[in-house]
Amino acid sequence: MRVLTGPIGDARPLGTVSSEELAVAAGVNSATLRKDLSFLGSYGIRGVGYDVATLVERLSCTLGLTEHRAVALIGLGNLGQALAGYGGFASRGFRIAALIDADPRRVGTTVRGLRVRHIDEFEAVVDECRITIAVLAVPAIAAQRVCDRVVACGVTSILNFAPAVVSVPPHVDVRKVDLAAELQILSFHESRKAALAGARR
Amino acid sequence: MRVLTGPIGDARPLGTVSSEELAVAAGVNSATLRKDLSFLGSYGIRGVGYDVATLVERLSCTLGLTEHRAVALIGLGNLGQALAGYGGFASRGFRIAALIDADPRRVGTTVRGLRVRHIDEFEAVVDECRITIAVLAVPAIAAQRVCDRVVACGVTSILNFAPAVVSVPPHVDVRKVDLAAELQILSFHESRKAALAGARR
DNA sequence: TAGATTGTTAATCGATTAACAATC
DNA sequence: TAGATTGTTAATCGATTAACAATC
Repeated sequence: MRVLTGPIGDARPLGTVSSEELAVAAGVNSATLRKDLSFLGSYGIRGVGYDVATLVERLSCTLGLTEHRAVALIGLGNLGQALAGYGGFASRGFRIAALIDADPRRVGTTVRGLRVRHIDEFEAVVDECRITIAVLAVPAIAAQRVCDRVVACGVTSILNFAPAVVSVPPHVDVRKVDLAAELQILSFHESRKAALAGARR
Repeated sequence: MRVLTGPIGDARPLGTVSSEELAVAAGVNSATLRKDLSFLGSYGIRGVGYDVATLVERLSCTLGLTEHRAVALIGLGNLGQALAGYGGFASRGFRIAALIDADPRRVGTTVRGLRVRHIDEFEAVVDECRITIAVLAVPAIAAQRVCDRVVACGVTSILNFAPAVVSVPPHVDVRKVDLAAELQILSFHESRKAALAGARR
């Protein structure tokens, strides 16, 4: 029995691993896991399991982890600074290639080795750095305006951290990250715990 | 026809609204919406729609928005500072009641009107401020250690922003927010766009 | 009343999983 | 070969939605 520590993506090449082992580690059913892996093609070996190296290679490819996408981070307030330093990006194939802000006091400063550039230069930055994804960490009030400029520069994937809903043309993908939503889910469970405790009393 | 702007929760009391209108605004099927609302009980009026004021009241109650939960924010680096200033919390019934850090240089400073207190005081803070939820915005390396202390102080709901998986006893709820996960989903769509463009060429 | 809209049933759809033939 | 494990089928489960009786 091999022991997997940490997320599946971190698994070291230890030979092979069975769907059952992966399923236990991931907390899912082994049939589901096999079905999901079969999406990549038949890379498992019956009676043996999956070759870890092959699996990592195939998964990385399919998930686009081998491409190292260039991301532009727009807005360098506290949230932007936090995202610039967030550990989870590089390991998943994202490279923060450009930092953008509208505040002249921030433009020209250096954050984590990158010079902050003005939003007016964004079109040039997109070309230069081959930006495919923009991350919005701007104030809610500025979100739509900045989003429009981003779309105008041909970027078609946007991750929106601003607490505002933005509208975009149909060919553009926007994902909104709502930092309060998770808290709300927790709170809902907490209410139920309280109700349960009340019922027992 | 009434026009709803922004998320449903922000709807101003304009009299009544139909399930169809709400469904269009929320981008879901009207039958689904009616079924979900019926979970609250029968508060709609046949042939008329839903009274907006009643609906807001019932929803707020059920989602725990009327309770104004006291949240402790632990870790005041960039991410912590960003969360402290995040607009989405208050409107959803969360009050950041305490700020906690381990760095003596941060302890005692004031952030958004709250004095930052040392993690060693956490047990007292929980009692004093009636904390029910802890938000972890600490470095990955410290996450498990801090989490253990939080659990030891009797907090049973934790929102983890640290890029690390923490383990807790079964009676504790942890939700992990992975800021890179959303980016990865976008990236996956982006890969498919590129593949599609390639196929057309 | 006639028109509109809810609340709910029954049908549909998709996702999950147990089971097992294929095969290493 | 015998044991193990995959890949996939068929069954199950749950969620979504169309349809409509109830009723304002």
